[in-house]
Amino acid sequence: MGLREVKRQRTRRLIADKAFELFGDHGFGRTTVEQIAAAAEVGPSTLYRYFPTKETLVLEFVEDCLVDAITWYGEQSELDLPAGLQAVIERVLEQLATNPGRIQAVFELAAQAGSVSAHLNELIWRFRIDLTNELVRRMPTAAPQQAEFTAALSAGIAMSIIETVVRIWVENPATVDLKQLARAAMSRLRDGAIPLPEGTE
Amino acid sequence: MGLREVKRQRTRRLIADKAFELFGDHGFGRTTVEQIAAAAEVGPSTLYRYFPTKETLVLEFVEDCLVDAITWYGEQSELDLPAGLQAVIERVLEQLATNPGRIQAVFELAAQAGSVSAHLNELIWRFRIDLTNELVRRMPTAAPQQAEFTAALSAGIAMSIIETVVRIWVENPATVDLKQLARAAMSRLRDGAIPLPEGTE
DNA sequence: CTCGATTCTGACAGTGACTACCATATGGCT
DNA sequence: AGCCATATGGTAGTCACTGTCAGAATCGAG
Repeated sequence: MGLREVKRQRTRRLIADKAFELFGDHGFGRTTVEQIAAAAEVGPSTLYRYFPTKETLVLEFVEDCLVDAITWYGEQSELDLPAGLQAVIERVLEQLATNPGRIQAVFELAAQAGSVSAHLNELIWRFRIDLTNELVRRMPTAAPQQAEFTAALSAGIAMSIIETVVRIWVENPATVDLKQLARAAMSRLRDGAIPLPEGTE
Repeated sequence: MGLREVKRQRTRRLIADKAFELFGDHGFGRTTVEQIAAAAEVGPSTLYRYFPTKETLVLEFVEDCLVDAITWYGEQSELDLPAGLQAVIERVLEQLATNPGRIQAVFELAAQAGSVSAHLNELIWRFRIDLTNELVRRMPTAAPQQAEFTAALSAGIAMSIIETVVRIWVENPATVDLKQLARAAMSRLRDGAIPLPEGTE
């Protein structure tokens, strides 16, 4: 990695950090991109070259966590479906726990700015698609139509667990442990302690 | 309802219809709000009074469906949780099936415009919160902390079913029946035919 | 029907996110 | 040192969206 790349990373990080600082001080809506660029001592054009939208500034870390988890899962081949699902869930949570402050901040910003929330939900949705595809890849090819359907539901449930656990954790960060919470969710789901739709014909 | 209200409804509908027409012809991104206003023969200010954002033009119908379902569920008191979940799911699908063309168009636009997709996911997320609250309201007050957790998971699963079913239906609208698909999803979930995360401690 | 109050409308001016483009500057390589 | 590729910052422009305001349409009361 040459000097060029080093500088790139430094600038990128500087911009994101300044952004969070300003967003934290004045709110997402009351901070302009120009202000962020000025604080990071770059031109607005440069900022846009690194972060295509204002929301990306906030959400890049979350996206990285999700991408990492999917990539990682794609490389695991010995896990069966249930074990794999548990593993991905925990991988995502581990990645997020890497920087709890950021996550906290992200959810605060999502609560105050609709567009951030919307883009966050979009990210989550894309992760769900990726996970679905990954699951399909691991399913018996006998029933292709069935597979996609089943995989989509499994992925949806996995995503629900992650979201629920994270949101609860965000609300009282000190008192709960992410992974522990997730395991509780999973085992209660398996025990039938979670009400499911009836499904009568 | 006076003449005023009648006119309001007419204008509102006219704007939305023209919007879909233009979006369909030229795409979401290549249609400006001014063009829509002009096509509906109103000033841009008027358009914004009816629809706060460009995305609202596309998503209002979906939002109405979801709001209707939640409101309806809020009025049902005799259903237990599993039956209630099934009922809400089916209510949403019924509402959507009211206007299949619109749904089709909405998903096409969501596929081509990131912001539409983001706002759609945001809508879905808000529905999930409402459903969670409604479920909590119906749960024994003995374990309040547990209740929110359980409800969030149930709501997440219900939402997953709706999303999965609708997306599959959008891809091949002719061949499948929405409600039938949903019932299949539900019963397979209950039968344990859907892989769940392992949940070992 | 008329008048006064209320609400709806369209125009204008302005902000800010984002794009396209270009001249300049900087790091990488021979 | 000198050439090439890339990174940067500035300018000009588009478009979504906001706030304000005067005038028009609607409604309700007398």
